[in-house]
Amino acid sequence: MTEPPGRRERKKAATRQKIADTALRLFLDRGYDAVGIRDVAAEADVAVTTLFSHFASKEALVFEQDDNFEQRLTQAVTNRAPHEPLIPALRREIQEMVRHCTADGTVPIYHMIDESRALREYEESMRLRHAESLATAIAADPGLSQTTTACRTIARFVIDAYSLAREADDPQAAVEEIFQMIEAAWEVT
Amino acid sequence: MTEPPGRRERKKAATRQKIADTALRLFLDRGYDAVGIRDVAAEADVAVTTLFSHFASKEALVFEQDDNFEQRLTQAVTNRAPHEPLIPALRREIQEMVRHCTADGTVPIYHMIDESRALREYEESMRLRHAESLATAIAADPGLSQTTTACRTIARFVIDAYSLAREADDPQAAVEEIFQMIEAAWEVT
DNA sequence: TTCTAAACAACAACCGTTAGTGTTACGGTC
DNA sequence: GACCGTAACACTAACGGTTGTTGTTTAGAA
Repeated sequence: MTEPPGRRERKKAATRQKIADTALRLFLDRGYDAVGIRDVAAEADVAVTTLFSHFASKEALVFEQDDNFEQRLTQAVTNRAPHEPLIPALRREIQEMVRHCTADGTVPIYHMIDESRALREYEESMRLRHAESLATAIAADPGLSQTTTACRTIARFVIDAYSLAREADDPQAAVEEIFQMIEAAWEVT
Repeated sequence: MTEPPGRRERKKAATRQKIADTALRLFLDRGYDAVGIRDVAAEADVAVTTLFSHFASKEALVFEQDDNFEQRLTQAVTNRAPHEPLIPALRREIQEMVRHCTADGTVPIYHMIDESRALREYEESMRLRHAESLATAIAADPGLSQTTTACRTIARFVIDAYSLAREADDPQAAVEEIFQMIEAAWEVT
């Protein structure tokens, strides 16, 4: 995975990386809203259309690595130990994610996200997609027999836990508190 | 409230109404994405800048009357009968709202919203604001003594209930099902 | 009446995004 | 090694939402 053959793909990946790095640097430097797409393209020495062939939108430049968020959640469901209850597995994963994005070094990025209205909305709509995937994964678990609505509800709640905890004074404690509520909600189904 | 003195304010309100009506008509007619701001302004016989002095964005044209959504939720909390439990009051209100937006005559608008990505995202970010207001209202209730996190969590869950139920096959039943989960979540706090 | 502030209009511009049109350079094939 | 298909990239120009600027009208207050 660290050795992709083919000069072409390496060049492509390099271009993509250069764009992402340049964008993040400029954004953190001057502020997300103060930096235009044309600025990023010029600084990365690519055409605007090239930039958009690598990233679907300006916001996507920021959430570049965050694509595994979705995977991690669904895998927390599908790859959990046999007979391990659902909610604790999800709680562990969310706890981990919250810890990561409140860790040193990552903070400035999330601070920038909270600053910009556009980024907050983009992240939220990303979360909705993640919730749908998670709901599907939960519904597909053969050991569970909840209704579709219940699965989708719990998935939403779990996603909520992440975003609420991130904004709380003590994120770790907030995750615990919210997951107690989620646990209770899950048990009545 | 139906008799605002001052010709000026009446004219202003009339202009605003005319813009909103024209916009909704064009949107339902040709589709939201197929109608541009300039089209709406021309058809309503106002300048583009005038339109934007009345509405903050294109999406806001669609959610014109929906501003009472927020009020209704907070009032369901603050104006409920003494000693009436919180969750059933909210359940009733959400049930009512879901019934309203799945009723004949209102359906086309919500259908249009579901069609457009921009509108869906806008509505979702509106919901986040509503959740914050609701959380504040819940936290302000002297009869309750939950933590801030718990209040914000429940508020989110209630908002989730609304959007999840609207997408369900049987919206009314979905509200009941989700609120059983919310009730359980609330009781552990 | 006269003054003031708000509503409104016209124009131009900015920004994110996309379409259209080529040009280059890599990868596989003979 | 010559050849071809294709994917990456560039350039221009535009579109649609939004904002700033500037100036004009008009309603209410003095």
